[in-house]
Amino acid sequence: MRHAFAESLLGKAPLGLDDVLDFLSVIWALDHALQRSSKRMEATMGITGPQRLVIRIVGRFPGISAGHLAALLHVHPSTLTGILNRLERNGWVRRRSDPRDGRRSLTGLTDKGLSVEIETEGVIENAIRRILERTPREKIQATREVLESISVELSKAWGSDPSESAGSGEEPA
Amino acid sequence: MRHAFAESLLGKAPLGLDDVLDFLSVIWALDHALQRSSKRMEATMGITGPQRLVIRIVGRFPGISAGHLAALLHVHPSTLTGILNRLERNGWVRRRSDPRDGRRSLTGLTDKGLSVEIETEGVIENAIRRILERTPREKIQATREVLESISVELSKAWGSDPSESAGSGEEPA
DNA sequence: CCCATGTCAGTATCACTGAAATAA
DNA sequence: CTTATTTCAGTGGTACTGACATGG
Repeated sequence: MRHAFAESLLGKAPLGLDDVLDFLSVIWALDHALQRSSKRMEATMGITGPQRLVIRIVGRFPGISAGHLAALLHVHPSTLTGILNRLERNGWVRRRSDPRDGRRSLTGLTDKGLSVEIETEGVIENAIRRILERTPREKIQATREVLESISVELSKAWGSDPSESAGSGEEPA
Repeated sequence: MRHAFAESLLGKAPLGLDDVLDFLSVIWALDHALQRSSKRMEATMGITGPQRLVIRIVGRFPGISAGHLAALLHVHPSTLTGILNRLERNGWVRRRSDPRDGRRSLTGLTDKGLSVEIETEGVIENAIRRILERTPREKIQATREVLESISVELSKAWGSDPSESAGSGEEPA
């Protein structure tokens, strides 16, 4: 349970790497693994991890607005613009403006995007599924709680989410 | 406990978002929180999360080689080159070539880099510390195991780590 | 006029691939 | 000559800030 990265280098547990740094390296390792998988997905199936998540969410909430999407993903609206541009350019989604509020941009899946919704799972989703299948519920629950705590703690340091908008009562669907 | 992102939008638990997608969103949320913190650190203290992690590791293993560092971080050597270039440009680390093996580049901290080592904790480290302090050991342990499983599972899909090198017996210190 | 929504321009890090330079 | 180590060039995605256009 200790000093994972030092062990991988020296093959033994050395020095007094404190627990914070040790746990931190586990988290960054996960982060790197995610980035790598995302990059690989882009090369093999033409879609990144975040892009696929957006497609899945749009599948659940057809016609969702950009602001709502940004809030769900906890990203800045301008970041979402970039992601949606790439998704639209490659034909996964289609945007139109809200007839009832011209400022809003509503996003829906194209046929190509729908096919992804149904189709075989993405690499990352498969990995998660395998983990969930073989791990006791309590353990997953504990993990979820810790991860959410970390996210909250990280966000608390400076203001809240990057997207402080889209708070209206309008349901996306 | 379920459908975290849908709840945040609608204020109630709707639809049948499957567990995989739900857990996935928790993981991406953590990822985003990390990226955001890293960005913020860059603005306020002139150093990103990964950069700080590199400084901490170099602090533990003075004179570590680039290959070893890349292996510890699970990144491609060329990725590390970029990180080290930025660290060196801003005066955190210094590189010199190994007198015993001219191919190797050894990295050490400058005085400025050492000060970070001692000095107050980075934002991310503080967040982790607070979580570790208030969470039972078993729960942290469970989290660590699950996270490591995910990293392994993600890496298994395609070959192993990006850095398949630096495997020699030479200790970095 | 003021606020909300979304996009655009500009900038930076990270991460890769593939090629090249240098040394063992 | 072959292999190992690292860097470099080029590409692309994510994420921000700050400005802007447009609509309510």
